[in-house]
Amino acid sequence: MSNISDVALKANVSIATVSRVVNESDHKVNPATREKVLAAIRELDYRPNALAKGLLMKKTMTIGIIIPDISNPYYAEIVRGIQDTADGAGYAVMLHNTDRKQERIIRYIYLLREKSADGVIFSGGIINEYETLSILKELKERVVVVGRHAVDFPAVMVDNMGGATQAVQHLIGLGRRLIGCIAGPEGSTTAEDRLTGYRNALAQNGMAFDPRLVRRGTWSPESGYRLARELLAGDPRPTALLCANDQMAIGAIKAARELGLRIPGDLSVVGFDNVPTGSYFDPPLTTVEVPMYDIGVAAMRMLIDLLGGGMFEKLRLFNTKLLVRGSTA
Amino acid sequence: MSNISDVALKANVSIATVSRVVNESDHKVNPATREKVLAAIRELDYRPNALAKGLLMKKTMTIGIIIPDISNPYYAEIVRGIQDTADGAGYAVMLHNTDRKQERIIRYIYLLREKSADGVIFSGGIINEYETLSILKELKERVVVVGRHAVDFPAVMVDNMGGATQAVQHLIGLGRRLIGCIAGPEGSTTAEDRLTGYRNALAQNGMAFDPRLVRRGTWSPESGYRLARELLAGDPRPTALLCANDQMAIGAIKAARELGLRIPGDLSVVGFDNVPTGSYFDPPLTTVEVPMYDIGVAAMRMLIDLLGGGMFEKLRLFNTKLLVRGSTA
DNA sequence: CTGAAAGCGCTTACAG
DNA sequence: CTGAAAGCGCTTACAG
Repeated sequence: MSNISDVALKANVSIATVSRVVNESDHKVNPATREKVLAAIRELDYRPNALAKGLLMKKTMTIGIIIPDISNPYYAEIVRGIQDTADGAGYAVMLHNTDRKQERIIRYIYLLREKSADGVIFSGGIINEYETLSILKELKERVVVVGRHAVDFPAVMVDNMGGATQAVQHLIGLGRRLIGCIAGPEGSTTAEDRLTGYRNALAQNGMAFDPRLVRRGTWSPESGYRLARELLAGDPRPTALLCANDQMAIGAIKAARELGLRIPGDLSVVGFDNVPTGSYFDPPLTTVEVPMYDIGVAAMRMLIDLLGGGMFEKLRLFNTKLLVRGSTA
Repeated sequence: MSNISDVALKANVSIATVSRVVNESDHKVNPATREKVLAAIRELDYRPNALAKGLLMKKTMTIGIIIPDISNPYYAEIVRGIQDTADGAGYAVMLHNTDRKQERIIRYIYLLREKSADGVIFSGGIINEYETLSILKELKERVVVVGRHAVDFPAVMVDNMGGATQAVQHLIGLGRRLIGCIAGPEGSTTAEDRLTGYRNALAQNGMAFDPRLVRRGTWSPESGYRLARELLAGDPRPTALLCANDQMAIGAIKAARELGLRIPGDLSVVGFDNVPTGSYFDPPLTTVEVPMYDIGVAAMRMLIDLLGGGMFEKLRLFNTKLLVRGSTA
């Protein structure tokens, strides 16, 4: 791998001149000289070393993403949106999975700082411990969060409450009265907001909130399956279910099927997110669409604006949309 | 952000000494001096700059992954395996999606070289053009490929042929005679191998290969749906279907359902890969399990060994396993 | 238009 | 045990 000195030597110029033609600098370079340099670059297949450049310029054109788990389709979709946008703007992306472990969140933030990432997008998991907060603060002006967090960073958020309310309204409109909820885990603001939306819809319709109809899962299909079995074996037995994400809804439907319940007749089920395979289920899953890809795009755009130092949105709120399909009636 | 000189100043030592304590070097450092340095590091919250270190040491502890699309659960699972292993060994990961575009493959390889990635794992997509090959060669001794490629790199492969043969044997054992195939796209070695396995099984059982029973999809559920409709409207109409991946199988099942066909009675369907949600379908999807996560782990281990300069496996072959569930009978 | 030189933040062979 | 100095590969203000 040749470096800038090799090129300078071969073209019989200084490294300053090579740098100027490589970077298409404003500084004038004689066309003939430029040609010599270009020829040398081609011959040597020279590429500038990004580490050296980054060290000097304090800009690496690299950003970090911190998420719970890339094998979760929800985050995979967001990441794809981020990456396409990053790529279009010349940024490369480092990816880190935390499994929502505080210790790993902290470790990755430090790592990203060591590697001089220009910025960080943080999604999923909770920023609550003092250390996490204080580290993140050092990256101030370089962080965008996705979701509702108790920190003062530019954020891309989703109207989870509104979406959940709308979903329950839909169920009520269908004549369902015993509406259960498989909520997300304690501590997740997304889970809390969706649960609040569920409660609000009940309240708006003068229906009592019954804790016996509510369980908290872990977002996984397994948890949806297990909790639906509990709920459907309980008294009162719900005739409709709002699940806080599609994965749990898929698990719940399996549980209902095993108990001989027909979907949507005996049990109507609504999911949340609209993961790609939802429409391929039997019956196709009614769900609250969250535009994951667009959220990723928006987060990256926000970060780019932020790093650019100019104006930037401090908050971008995405609305959700109820997609009525076969699993409710 | 403080640097090594700040620490040296505060601790009243040279930067050489700071470097020695930071790196826990073998070079002796007086315990009292060490304490002073450690205290200064703590006070300043000093972290070494990885760019400077990488530039000097020619080792960045960063690797690159090049895949078609992270929102495809198949690759998401592989990536998770790679990342967990990389993380355990202190490597960070840069991720790039190519959508199988040759131009992007080339671009990312160059980019990874510029950023001085220590190594690259390449999966999905095709390395065939001259330019791609010649660039990759520069990274020789630093690349591991996943899948069968016409290049001489250490590789992690899957017994796709064997898996497909086994799946078709299963179908034949069930008494099915008109076995169709929704294969993967032209040019993908994975697609070719799975198709070959299908043909082999037919041949072994003295059954003729009938091109009217075969279509080529794009791996997407949509393509599976569309091609299944074609196949099921054709003559002869297949009574069983081998789909080259689960996504297409899911699409095919939807098509069959819409045509009023019962699964598995009227049409038995086998997928490939065993993506996480397959067992939640109705009926649960019979499929050929590919251990994606373990493949990622193996690829990263191989790369670590390769970079370590010692011995390393040149080829690791993973066997597949038929998972018989409800979609075949 | 061109180049010598300083400096980004590190590590390590060398001298003491 | 400690430190001065060279050097990794770049960019850019400065002088000419």
